[in-house]
Amino acid sequence: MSTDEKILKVAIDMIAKKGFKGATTKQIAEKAAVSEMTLFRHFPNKKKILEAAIDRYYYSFQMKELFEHKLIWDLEKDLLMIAETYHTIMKKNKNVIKIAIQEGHNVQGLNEQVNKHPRQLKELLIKYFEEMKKRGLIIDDDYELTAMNFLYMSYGLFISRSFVQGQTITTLSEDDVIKGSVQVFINHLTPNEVSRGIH
Amino acid sequence: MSTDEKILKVAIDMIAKKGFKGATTKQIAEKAAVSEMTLFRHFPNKKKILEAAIDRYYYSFQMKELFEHKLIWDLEKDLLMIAETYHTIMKKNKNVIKIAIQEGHNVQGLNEQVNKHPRQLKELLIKYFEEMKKRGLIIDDDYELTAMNFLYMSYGLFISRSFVQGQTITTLSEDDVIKGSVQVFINHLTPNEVSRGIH
DNA sequence: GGAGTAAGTTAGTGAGTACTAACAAACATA
DNA sequence: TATGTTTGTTAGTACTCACTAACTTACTCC
Repeated sequence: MSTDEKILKVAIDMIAKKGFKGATTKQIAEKAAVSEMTLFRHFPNKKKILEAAIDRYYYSFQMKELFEHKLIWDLEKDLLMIAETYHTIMKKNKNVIKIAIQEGHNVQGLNEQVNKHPRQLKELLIKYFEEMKKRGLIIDDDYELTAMNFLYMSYGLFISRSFVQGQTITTLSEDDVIKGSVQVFINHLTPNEVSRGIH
Repeated sequence: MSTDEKILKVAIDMIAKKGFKGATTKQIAEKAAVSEMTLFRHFPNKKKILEAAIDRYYYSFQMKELFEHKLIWDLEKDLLMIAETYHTIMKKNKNVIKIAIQEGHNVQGLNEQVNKHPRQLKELLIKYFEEMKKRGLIIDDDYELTAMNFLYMSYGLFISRSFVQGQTITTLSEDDVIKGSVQVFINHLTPNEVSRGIH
């Protein structure tokens, strides 16, 4: 791992954990096993370290391409796949998302950046629902509303598991909760007893 | 407003916004319109200010008492009322919740404190569902799972609206989203077409 | 009016923090 | 061997921050 990368890796972790002010350049250098001087030789100042770290550790995905060939028009399997993909993306970007929550107003464009995935996902879900409707596989509904609720549900789970420590609220596993959430939406979107009695 | 209260009010707002390190005693004093000296005459140190502020501005509720006489065993109305109450509580405690997310590990017992409401609400929901089942008004289900998903949905909505700034993801109003989320769970929990066709 | 209390003012201390200057050591490459 | 590049070390600067000491001012209650 190059010196740059060592520094950025430690920086993103530490800033996510302690905040921008709380993570000192001395500590970052120490934990990255370089001298503080080296750190400032690689980056002009602390702020630029954060910006470079976000740049390096924010993984961007194009939902459309990501899902294009994976949707099989089976509500349960598709929603499950979407939810799981959502969590994979969010976890990859966990540190940047945490930083956006606590430092968003201090970093130009960070909030916009972090909102891109949810927005894309919302659009994808709406289009997916519309197509499913066309195929007669789900009922008519306010798809934006349903998409948002699906997202909020996933988001709540993600935040709760990632950022709220201490005694947990439930012992249910993440996988079980995701599966459960998908079931809720299946029952909501599926006409009559087609899906009833499964659980 | 007493001097103590002026200080604590500004402190909780500013620490929630800028983090513990980011909010300086000088700024707090300034915004509270007292001298910094006065601030230290009222509180021995900065940490104690935060602790006192949390103490003062964390509103604790007993779910059981809160809901005892309000439940009318109509799934839609009850869930709506529960969701709305949830949001009212969370908003009241918004600052403390934000601080818990970013400073939880630095304040003894804060995470536990903040988790109390969700845990209580989970238990309440489970009991509510069980009673509704007894009355033959909802189907059999994994009620803990359903309760958690209802909570995660509400939590996601709350966090998204409260802490994530920047261009919004949807233009739907909070009320509409809440109503929508309740509909999702009604369709999930209600046997067959009883509730179908409403929306 | 006098005593007690809360607040302001000013000046300062000591510690930490971002960041720099200057020089030396290690290493790779030609 | 010579040279350029990267890193470490040491010492230091300028600044901010939490927190204090000492004195003064304003207000209240008797």
